[in-house]
Amino acid sequence: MAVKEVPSYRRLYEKLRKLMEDGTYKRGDLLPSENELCAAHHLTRPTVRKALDMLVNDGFILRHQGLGSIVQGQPKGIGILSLSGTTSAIGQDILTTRIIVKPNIISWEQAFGFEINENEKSMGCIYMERLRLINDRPVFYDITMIPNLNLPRFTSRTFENRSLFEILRKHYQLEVKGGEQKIQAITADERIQKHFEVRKNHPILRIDRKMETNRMGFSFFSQIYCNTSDYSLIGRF
Amino acid sequence: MAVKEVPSYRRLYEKLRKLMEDGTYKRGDLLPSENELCAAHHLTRPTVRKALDMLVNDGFILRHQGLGSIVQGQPKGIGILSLSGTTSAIGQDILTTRIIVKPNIISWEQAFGFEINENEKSMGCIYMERLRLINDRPVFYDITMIPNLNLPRFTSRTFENRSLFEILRKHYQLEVKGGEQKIQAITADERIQKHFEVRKNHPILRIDRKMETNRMGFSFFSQIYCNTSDYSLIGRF
DNA sequence: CTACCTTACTTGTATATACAAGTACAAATA
DNA sequence: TATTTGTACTTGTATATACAAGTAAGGTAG
Repeated sequence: MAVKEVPSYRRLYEKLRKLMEDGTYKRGDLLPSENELCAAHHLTRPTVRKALDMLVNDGFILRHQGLGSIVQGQPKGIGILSLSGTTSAIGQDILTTRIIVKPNIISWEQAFGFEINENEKSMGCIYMERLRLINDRPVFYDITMIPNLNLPRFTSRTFENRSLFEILRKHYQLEVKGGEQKIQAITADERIQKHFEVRKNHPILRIDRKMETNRMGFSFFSQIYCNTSDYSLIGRF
Repeated sequence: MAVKEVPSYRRLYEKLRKLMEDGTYKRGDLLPSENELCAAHHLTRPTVRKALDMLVNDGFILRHQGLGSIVQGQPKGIGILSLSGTTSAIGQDILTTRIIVKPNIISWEQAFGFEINENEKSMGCIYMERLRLINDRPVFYDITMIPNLNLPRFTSRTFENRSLFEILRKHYQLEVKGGEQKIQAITADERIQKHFEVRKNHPILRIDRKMETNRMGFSFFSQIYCNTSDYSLIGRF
């Protein structure tokens, strides 16, 4: 299979993003001006601006006419939900993943309230459950359902340390571009009580998500339960 | 004060957006092609593409090379949170607002965990509490805190039926461009129990938000409590 | 009838260019 | 000294153009 060439505006986006994530550019810093970026990367202004526009959309920078591109702190998360501790900041904390139900193929029963089409229904569904822990305390419990359309060897892959998004992107050229979500506060039922080791009536955040990808008509679904008593979900909008 | 001219890509964006919102273009329809839009509005492709890019970012359309721009259903909400009933769809339902604490000027005590700078602190804070009801049942309870920087006559305005965002935009040229948020599931304390008429231990969604505006360095803060037992928060990401 | 190819149309990427408008700072002015 | 002006630099808007690449549909050869 031919490797799709990465467009140059995307390369610049990734480059600048990495520099901000690794702390080379800190919050409040100014990025090099558009003209400087043009010269440094042998690109023209529209191309550079496209990369910067993407960084604005993702919340990495703010731009001001006459001033420049101002580096922001936390970016807005696409897909991956960021966490912030009520006391400590995450980062030093140890994040682990425990597979509750290994990926296996079942038939579609539901998709958390989202519609699925006939094609997806006939192909079956890859089902998995994971528990994510911070410092050995469970914080996320999620159920993921993926239509079984041409994803060879998927069920035998390991999902321990690598993110699902990364595997889909690297091995199947599937990128999550956005989606739909429903958010609710609920009280823990028996199953959730067991997973999170909490008492009855403990408040839990529940998010149902439909993830849309770059492959036309290919979506997958996930239901996330989150114990927010020690960590809040944070993000930009 | 001179009225700022609206750029043409934004005019086109608003126009297309309106056509989708009022149902002229329905879910699954194709928008006119870029070249057709160019001809119809006397613009060039880069300008038209900018408007379409914005519609993609807001979740109104998906685009596919070789095919066209496909109209989507619900858009993603900036600032205003959309609701979806578990049984009925919202729309026929009656939405009302009840002012619990009228806008008044107090001193800053907190900003829901977000930082405020010295300038904002010295100017005082406009404080208000509102309750929003659907079919006479309370669903949202929110506290808003706005730095009192040059907002003449703000405390005497009415917030009954008009949205805060609309008033800020129309009268003070303040547009919310994005922000930061923290989401948690909590159980109702006494005050919330009273407002929502729910029992002890009822799960409530709590969102703390910092809203950033087009005026540099001007942000305001809001804390939203939401009873999600009948309505989920929905949105695109 | 089926499989392949061509063609016309679509969006994607990229360059080159021009002027408008906002910001910061230094120089000139009152 | 305090204020205004000018200037250089920044991002914002817009046009014109070219070619690449994906999609759908119709024609053609087998």
